[in-house]
Amino acid sequence: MDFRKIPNETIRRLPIYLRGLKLLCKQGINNISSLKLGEFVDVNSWQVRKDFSYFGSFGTPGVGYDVTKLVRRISKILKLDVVQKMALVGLGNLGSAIHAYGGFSIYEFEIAAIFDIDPEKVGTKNNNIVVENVSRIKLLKKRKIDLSIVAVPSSSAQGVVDALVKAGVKGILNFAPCYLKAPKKVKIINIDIASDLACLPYYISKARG
Amino acid sequence: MDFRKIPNETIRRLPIYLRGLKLLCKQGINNISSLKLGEFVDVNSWQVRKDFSYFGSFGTPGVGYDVTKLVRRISKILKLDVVQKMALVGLGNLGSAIHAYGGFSIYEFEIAAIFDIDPEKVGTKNNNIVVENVSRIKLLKKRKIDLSIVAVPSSSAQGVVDALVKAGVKGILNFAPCYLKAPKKVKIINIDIASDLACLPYYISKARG
DNA sequence: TAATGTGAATTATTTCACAGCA
DNA sequence: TGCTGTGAAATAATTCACATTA
Repeated sequence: MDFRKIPNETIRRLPIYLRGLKLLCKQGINNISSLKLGEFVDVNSWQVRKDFSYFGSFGTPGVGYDVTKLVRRISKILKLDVVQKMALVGLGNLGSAIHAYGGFSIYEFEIAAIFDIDPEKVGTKNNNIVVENVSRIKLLKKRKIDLSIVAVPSSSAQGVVDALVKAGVKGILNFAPCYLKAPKKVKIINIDIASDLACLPYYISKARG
Repeated sequence: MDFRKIPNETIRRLPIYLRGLKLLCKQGINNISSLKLGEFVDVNSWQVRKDFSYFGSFGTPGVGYDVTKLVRRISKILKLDVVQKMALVGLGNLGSAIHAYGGFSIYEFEIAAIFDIDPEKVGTKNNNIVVENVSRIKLLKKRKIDLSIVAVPSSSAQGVVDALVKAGVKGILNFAPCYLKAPKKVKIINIDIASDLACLPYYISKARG
């Protein structure tokens, strides 16, 4: 066990391991070595072992890791051992795609509320969830939802974040391509699709020349 | 000027600077200091200067940076000074959202081809682009398109990537939450929405306790 | 004077190599 | 014997501090 600060990069890899392990579990694989798991998710075996070592001893020397046990331990570390309710703000193209996206369920996330500003959308049902006006974001505290996905245009993103912060939201996954101010206690993770894409031509020109 | 290897993180920040600078340009701001630019995009001023220094001298001591000049230089570094044509594979929820997303245009990207496997979609027009069957991916080489966005389910992602690689595609932005094999010369950037989200509960529990 | 550009110091992360255990 | 767990070494990235320049 290692009580030094846990690297951010290690945290970022834990969900990758978790997904891989859940898949292996479904395939009926009960035991796996760091080498095999690493191959499965494209991480070096020593990186896998080092990552796990920050949280204690997970495996058995000479044998490997018990897949089910590992799933449980990583889920616990990431607080994904209980269903995490989220609010989705913005039901445009991207918001709708996110709502329809099935990839969140393996981590026990559940979209429990949807907000939009468009009166045409407010009141309609989507996957059994009634779309609410953004003015109702302030009620999130009472509903014990402290995670939110922001899928609104850049121009309205800061306003939405301010409302979410006021409503006691502690974690935000932001898709708007802009910097958002929030108190330090609120964790914002930005997904900036266009900027990620914008790196590609640089790398492929390197490969060519 | 510094001929050491340019950090990956520097490359990842260049599109952020570029977007900020283009916005400032529109606001009629012609000159900016590393401090102000940094505040605008949430990067430290010394980080801004260090990032630029890898590519030479961009500014004027005591004065700052010429915004237009900087836009041109960063665009050139990232190879975004010419329109980059892309193919989009997968016109499901996410693919449609990506197609409708306006955020790519500031970087001069253009979706020039769309592929799907669904016969209902093939042949329909989307934003003036006719959806083609995935079997036609192999023709991309002739059409000089060497960038692609993959927005298909994990189960078909590797097959699509294999086809793209065969067609001479050099860069891929992948949304499928899985590891994809490809030759080293092909650059794959993965956007793993669910895994990014899966880190949030860990961080917010830290903030609480 | 006000800001850039950059070596040097610090911090973070990855990689290695191997002791130790089942 | 085979694989884990982990200090130590190597590498990468960030931060600092300041000489330099318009």
